[in-house]
Amino acid sequence: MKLSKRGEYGLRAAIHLARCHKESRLVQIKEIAEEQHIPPKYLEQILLALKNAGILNSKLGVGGGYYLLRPPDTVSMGEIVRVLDGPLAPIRCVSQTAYEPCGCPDEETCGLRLVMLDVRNAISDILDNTTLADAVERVEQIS
Amino acid sequence: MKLSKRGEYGLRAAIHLARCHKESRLVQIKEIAEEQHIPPKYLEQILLALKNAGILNSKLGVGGGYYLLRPPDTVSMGEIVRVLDGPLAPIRCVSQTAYEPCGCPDEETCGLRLVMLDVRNAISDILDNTTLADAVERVEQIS
DNA sequence: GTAAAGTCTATAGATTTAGTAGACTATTGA
DNA sequence: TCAATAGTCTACTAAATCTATAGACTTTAC
Repeated sequence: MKLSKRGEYGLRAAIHLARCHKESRLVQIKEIAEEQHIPPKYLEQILLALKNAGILNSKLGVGGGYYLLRPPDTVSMGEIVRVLDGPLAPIRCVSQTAYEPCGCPDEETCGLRLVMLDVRNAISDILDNTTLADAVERVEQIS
Repeated sequence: MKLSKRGEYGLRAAIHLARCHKESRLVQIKEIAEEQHIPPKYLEQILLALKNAGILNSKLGVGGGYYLLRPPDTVSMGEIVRVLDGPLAPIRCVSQTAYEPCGCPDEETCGLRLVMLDVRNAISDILDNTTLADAVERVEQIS
C-alpha cells in the first residue's frame, strides 16, 4: 500500500509550487530540491513527467522555472499520484483507469475483489477530492 | 498503492481456508494452489509466514494440511496484509505500526502528511474491520 | 555570446518481488 | 517398521522496479 519516493517527492514539489502560485512566481528545481530535501536530478525527472502530463509547465532560461499550469484548486493529489505511481487501486481488477482481469473464475463474486474495491474507492475518494489548494490550506489553518 | 502478489495470494488462501473452516476441514497447499491459481512452492512460504504470525496452524502427515487458528470472524484482512506486505500506511510517517520520521521540518504542519494520514485511516478502517468471515459472507449473499 | 535554466537519454546500483529447488522432519496407516 | 504424505526450512535466482546519477543538448534573457 506504499507510495513510492517518486510519488512522495512529486506531491511535495507540487504542494510547494501551489504555495508559490499565488505570488505567480516561477520556482527552480534547485529551490524545491533544497527545501524539500530531494535529490535535484531525480526531482528533474519527476517534474518533467508532471509537465508532460499537463499538470506543470516550465520556462527556460534566466529567471525561468516551473509553475502550475492550472490553479491549485483544480489539481487533485490523485492526478499526481496516478502520473507518478500508476493506478490508485491495490489490485488491477478494481482499477478504474487501468483495469485488468485477475483470473478469478467470477469477478462479481470474488470476496477479495469486493473488499479491494472498497479500498480503492476509499483511497480515490480522498485523493481525487483533495486538491493542492486543500493541502496548502490545511497547513495554514493550523499554523 | 499496490498490494503485492504475496499479499494477494495470502488473502485468497485465507479466504479459501475461511470457507473450509465451518466444515473444520484441513486443506492442503496443493488444493489451495490449484483452485486459486497460485504457484504451490510460493504459496508454501506465504502460508508458513501466516502460521508463524499466529494466524494459521497446520498438521503434518497423511490427511494433514492448513487451517485457521482462530474463527474467521476474528481474523481481519488488515492483519494478513500487515504480515505479508508490511504497514498499511502509504508513507511511514503516518504508520501506526511502523512509524518513522519522514524528515519534513514539522510533521504537524506537513500538508502531505495530513492527507496521507487520512488515506491510512481510510484503508485501515476497511481492512481492519473486514474479517475473513465478512469476505466469505458477502460473496454468499450475492450468489 | 554567455550564463541560467530546463530537456532528454542512458545507465548503474540497490532493493524487492516472484518464484524455484531441494534436503529435511513429522505423521499416519498398512 | 516402512513408505507415502504433508509441511518446514534455507538458499538461490531471474526479473522487475526503484532511486538515483551523469552528461550532452536546447532555449531564453540580458
